[in-house]
Amino acid sequence: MNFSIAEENYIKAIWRLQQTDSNVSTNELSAELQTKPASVTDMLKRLKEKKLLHYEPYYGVKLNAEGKKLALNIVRRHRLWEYFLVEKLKFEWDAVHAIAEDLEHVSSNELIERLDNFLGNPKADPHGDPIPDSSGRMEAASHISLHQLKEQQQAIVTGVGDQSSGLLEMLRQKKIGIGTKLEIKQRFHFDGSLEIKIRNQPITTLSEQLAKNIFVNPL
Amino acid sequence: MNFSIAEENYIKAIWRLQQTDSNVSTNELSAELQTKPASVTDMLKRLKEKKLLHYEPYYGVKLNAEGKKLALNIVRRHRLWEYFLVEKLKFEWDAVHAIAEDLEHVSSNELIERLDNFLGNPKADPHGDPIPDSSGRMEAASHISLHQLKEQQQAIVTGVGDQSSGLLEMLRQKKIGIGTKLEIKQRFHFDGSLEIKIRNQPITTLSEQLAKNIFVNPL
DNA sequence: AATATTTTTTAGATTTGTCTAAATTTTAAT
DNA sequence: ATTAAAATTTAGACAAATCTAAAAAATATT
Repeated sequence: MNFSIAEENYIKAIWRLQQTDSNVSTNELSAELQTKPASVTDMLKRLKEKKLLHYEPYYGVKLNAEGKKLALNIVRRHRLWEYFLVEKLKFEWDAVHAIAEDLEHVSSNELIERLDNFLGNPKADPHGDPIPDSSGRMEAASHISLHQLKEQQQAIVTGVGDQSSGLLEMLRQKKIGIGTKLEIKQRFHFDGSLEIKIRNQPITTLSEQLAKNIFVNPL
Repeated sequence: MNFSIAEENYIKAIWRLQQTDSNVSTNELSAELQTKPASVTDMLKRLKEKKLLHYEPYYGVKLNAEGKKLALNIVRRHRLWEYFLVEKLKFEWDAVHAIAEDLEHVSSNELIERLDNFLGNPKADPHGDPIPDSSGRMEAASHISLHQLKEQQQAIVTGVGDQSSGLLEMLRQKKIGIGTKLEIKQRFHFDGSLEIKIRNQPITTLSEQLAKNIFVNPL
């Protein structure tokens, strides 16, 4: 089966929202997709027709097995292209999301398998998000945030909360990227901020909000 | 300005047909694009509105400077992606056209400039068709076909007549590709066929039709 | 030059994906 | 348990890109 760009974007958005909330509402979706609730209702009816999801009027939506498979395929395409853009074309990691949004809809399976091999079968994209394999399996991403660590604890950055250019720009300025090793020096309980040390860098302070958007593997 | 996929496909088709026939008719276009003449008329009106071409009802169509610029940009994107698919992803040259038809519509300029650099600024795609630079300039393709050469003459293959899988499959089987050096051994005037020799290959016979679709630089 | 044929355009319909405004249903508040 | 508020759906409209059938214009034929 072949799906339109609009349909793929809905499936991807539902999948993303399902991660935190297994049942997705019309309003959440319309906010995520920058469209009106009425348009969402229309599309959900079409996607139900195409047997990609469970949808009961007024009671939200949930992908079925077929829908999840498609979603993971789109996510796979998106993340492989992001990896390509950063590793091969030398884009900054905060510049690739929009371009990958377009490339992900080129849906030749052979293209994606060859791209995957060309890139050396990467396990995660430049933001640390895991890349599903061709059958939809992927490693679980770390959900431990910097904010949860204790003083003196060391960790390696494995992911970020989202792809907003605001967050990524800030991380670049603070010299924090995927794979960066750091240590918590001090916690301030007043505002939840942290002082951290990265080798060869001066100690720097991170706000609570920022620390919550940096995911790590503790050492 | 940003254009839809359908609009880009019309502009590209008009550009292609203009190469042999400076004024393009509605019927030619509908055949090229596999659509009905009535649909072509509708789209030509829209593209005229957008100031990409000259169009007079009943008298055909012609790209203006703006339209040509866009066409060359699309052709550039298409040919760079074809080069990428063959050189980096190791596709066969007869398999890349359809995928490049999709990729060419991802229209980030920065993406294309970086792709061009990553590929080493190639001058021609895998079929020997020249790749326009970012301002639309490109080398003229050779229009001398094998069929025009005399006996004993040597030449290097620089291009092929089209991207049909039939032609490309045949060339692969005969071990003829871009850059192949060959020599005309004998011409048969009865049916226009040629016998040619490629180093390390047995002598082989090419039909007139095939020979006319192989472009060369004589040595 | 008149007629037949081909090409092209117009008119009106269809599909996809969107919108606004109004109606309906669910949820929250009194 | 009513009523008020919020969320969701329905109804009807619109733009893009296509189609079919009919009308109009250009070209070819006798």
